[in-house]
Amino acid sequence: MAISSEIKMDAYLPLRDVVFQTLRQAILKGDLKPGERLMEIQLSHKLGVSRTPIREAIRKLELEGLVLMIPRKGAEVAKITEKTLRDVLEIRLALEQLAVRLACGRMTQEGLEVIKKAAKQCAEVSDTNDVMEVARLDVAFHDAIHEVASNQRLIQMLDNLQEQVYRYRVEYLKLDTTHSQIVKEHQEIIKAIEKGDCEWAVEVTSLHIQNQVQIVSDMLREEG
Amino acid sequence: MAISSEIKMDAYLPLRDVVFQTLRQAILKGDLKPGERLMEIQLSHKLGVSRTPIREAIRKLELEGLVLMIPRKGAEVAKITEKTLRDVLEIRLALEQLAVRLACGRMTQEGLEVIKKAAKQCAEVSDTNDVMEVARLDVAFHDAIHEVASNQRLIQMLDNLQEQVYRYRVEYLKLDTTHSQIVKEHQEIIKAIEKGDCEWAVEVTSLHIQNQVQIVSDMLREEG
DNA sequence: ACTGTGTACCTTGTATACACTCTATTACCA
DNA sequence: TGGTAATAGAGTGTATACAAGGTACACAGT
Repeated sequence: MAISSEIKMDAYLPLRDVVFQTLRQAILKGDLKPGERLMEIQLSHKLGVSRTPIREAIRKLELEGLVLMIPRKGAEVAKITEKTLRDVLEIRLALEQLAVRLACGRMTQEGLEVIKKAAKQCAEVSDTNDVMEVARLDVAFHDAIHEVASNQRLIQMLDNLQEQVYRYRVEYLKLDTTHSQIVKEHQEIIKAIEKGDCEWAVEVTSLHIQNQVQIVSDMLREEG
Repeated sequence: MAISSEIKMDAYLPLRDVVFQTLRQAILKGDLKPGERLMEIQLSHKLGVSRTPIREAIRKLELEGLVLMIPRKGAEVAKITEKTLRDVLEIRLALEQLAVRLACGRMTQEGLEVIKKAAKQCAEVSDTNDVMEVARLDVAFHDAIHEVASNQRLIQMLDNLQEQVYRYRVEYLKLDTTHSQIVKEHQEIIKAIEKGDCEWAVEVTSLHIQNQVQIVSDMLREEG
């Protein structure tokens, strides 16, 4: 026990990073609503730190596009319109295609094993109603592919784009028709990769993402 | 005159943004060398501001991947390896393809005019030795295409990727063989767009970028 | 009643002070 | 002479103080 706490001591995180992740999650999960103002003093009281880490966290959120800075007024949570979401998904589609294409070309035996294992785990929970877990394991499947693509920058960008649509992704998975669909698509992507048929894998991935675009767009239209 | 200075008063920029852009340019142009430490007090004296704006600028550079944070040690300029540059260019290729494809589908009469004008301006200076100007106008040509693509997020990401390879791009353009090549490629892209031949335009753009990848890679190998 | 102006407060923008960690150098001991 | 410990210095991490601008509300004048 003493050891584990010592290990934890090593895992040092500056307050700004804690604040950054906290605010980020709060925005992506919808706890902080679009248009809501982020006031530094208020946040500093809420999180029990001073303004300095808050401000530094906001600078990062600003660059990430999650908050909008208004000069001498401060930060507010960026509003997500259908247009901005379509923009994000257009980019995500292109980059997921790239990832699959790269992964095909750079596939290894171990990489394939990891991907298969991820698909299997996802399939196992797909018939339960644990939507969050399905979402997590679907992400893990794609992460496994990204890993094989071996492009660190691409991984970072896809992570970012992924989280931008996080809120809607969970809603999307609540439609029970989609679970078996996802499992089927995973299988097909694996088959394509095993055959070394890059373009087929890209094609399946494209359909996978475009389904999401369609459903998320519909949801946004209902909302707004 | 009184009016123009009033207008300038409106263009208010927080010090953190001035510092951010200054440091960014310094890194991209190579004035701050990879591995070099960024010490806050030193920078604050040099730029005549306090540590606060410096720190906030560094937070943004950190998220952009231009500096590497070492806990309790501070920031240092990120090292660019051949691998990281190839990674960036892989992504840039995919996104430029996306931009051209979108632009094709969303082309307007005015958009086409702007693109043609940009190409013409670039062609006019291509036979001079003003490399910086050629670079600037080539960027303007691509920006015009991006604009028609009408994806704000994509524009932001391409800007970012563009600047990551800024240093090498200028070097690349110093090879005099490339100037006429660039002009020819611009013409061909315009022709493809006018015919509405998306895939041709994408193809030409791909070659355009892949040329750069090759040459920049060679340069890096010579360096390292 | 409506509009314009002034004032007070709230919030950001910037500077600085304080605490803590890590490192390097020096001195002392084996 | 080599190694270790202590100390000083430099730099980041965090908090707070101070300055300046913007906004909202109230009051007065038309």
